[in-house]
Amino acid sequence: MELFATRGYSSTNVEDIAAAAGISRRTLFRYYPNKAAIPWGEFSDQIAVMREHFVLIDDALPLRDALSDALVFFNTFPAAETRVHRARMRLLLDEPELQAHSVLMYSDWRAAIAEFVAGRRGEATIALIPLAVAHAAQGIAMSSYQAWLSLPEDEGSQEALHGYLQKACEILD
Amino acid sequence: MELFATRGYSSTNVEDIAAAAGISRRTLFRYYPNKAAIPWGEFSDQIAVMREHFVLIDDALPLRDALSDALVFFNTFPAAETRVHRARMRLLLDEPELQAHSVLMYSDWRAAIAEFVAGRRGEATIALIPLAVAHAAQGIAMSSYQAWLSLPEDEGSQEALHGYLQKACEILD
DNA sequence: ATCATATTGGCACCCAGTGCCATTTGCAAT
DNA sequence: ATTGCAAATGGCACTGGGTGCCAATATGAT
Repeated sequence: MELFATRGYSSTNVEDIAAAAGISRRTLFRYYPNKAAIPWGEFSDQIAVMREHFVLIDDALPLRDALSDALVFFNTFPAAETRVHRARMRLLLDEPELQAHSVLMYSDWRAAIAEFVAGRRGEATIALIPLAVAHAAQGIAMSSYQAWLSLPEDEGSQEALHGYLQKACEILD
Repeated sequence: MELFATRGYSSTNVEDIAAAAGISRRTLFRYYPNKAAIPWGEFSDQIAVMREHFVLIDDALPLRDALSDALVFFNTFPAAETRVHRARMRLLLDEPELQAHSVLMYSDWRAAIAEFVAGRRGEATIALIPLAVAHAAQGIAMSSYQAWLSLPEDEGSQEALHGYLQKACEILD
């Protein structure tokens, strides 16, 4: 992340990253499937946490509110990490190659959402509406982050992000 | 598209594509910014058509219905092209690298949607809700295609696709 | 026919990603 | 401590996408 922050993503090559990490290029590619996966970090591990959260949600809570809660929950982090988080997300949203990979990175995340929606509606996970809602949820997250990142650094609190997420969820029926 | 259909996307290299097109590798990259752009073809040209369509939409039509109409309109094509269109879309949705690039390819398309939504709401194009709706619209399109492509070939009529698009639009408020 | 201009192609290069294999490391069990 | 084995690592060579540079070729107006 330091290298990306100073030199930019595209002009930092994997060899330099490996050197900075004290490992060989070959070994780096055993831990990360590709360069784009590096700034995403432990993202995929977080998905299991979101799945656990879904189990606890009250069945009486309307779908839209349940999703709003899940999005807020998933995007909650220690306040001290706000700056780092913003830097990472800015990188992920600004760099075209990383933006492109987001759809793959969010794949399992969307599957978790689709599963929840499908459960609520008594449909298959790969049915039209669960898939569409999952995609929309990703869109809600991405546009909320875009709005959040355009805020000046000192106004970009976690609460502000949560506000955007809840607001954007209102586009759902 | 023939090469991709027979050998698959990833195991077709650009050199072979250039040779099949009767041009050099170097020249091919002057017409397409990258390999992924090749199967997308003239997609970006179609966006202007959608923009023109938005101008004609009745202001009294609720936003959701207007978007539904626009999606159906945008995904209308000569019936004779159905098979080819399905083959192309299957490629675009199945191949991870192409899936990843879809978010970049759809970028201008989403901008057109966001513009329309922003106009309706009297907001900026880059405001939260227009962006979120644009993202959601892309999700609606992609999941509709996924459902449509899982239909057996002889049931994959254009009307079926339109039905999915309209149905998926119901997730919007 | 001539000349300016745009298009093309060849070449060399950078970089991401991978298969293969030798080397090193970590960790038992004795 | 030593041996032995499996896992992790690193080096190397190779494939393939993408680009800068420059020479060669085509195009089209006069």
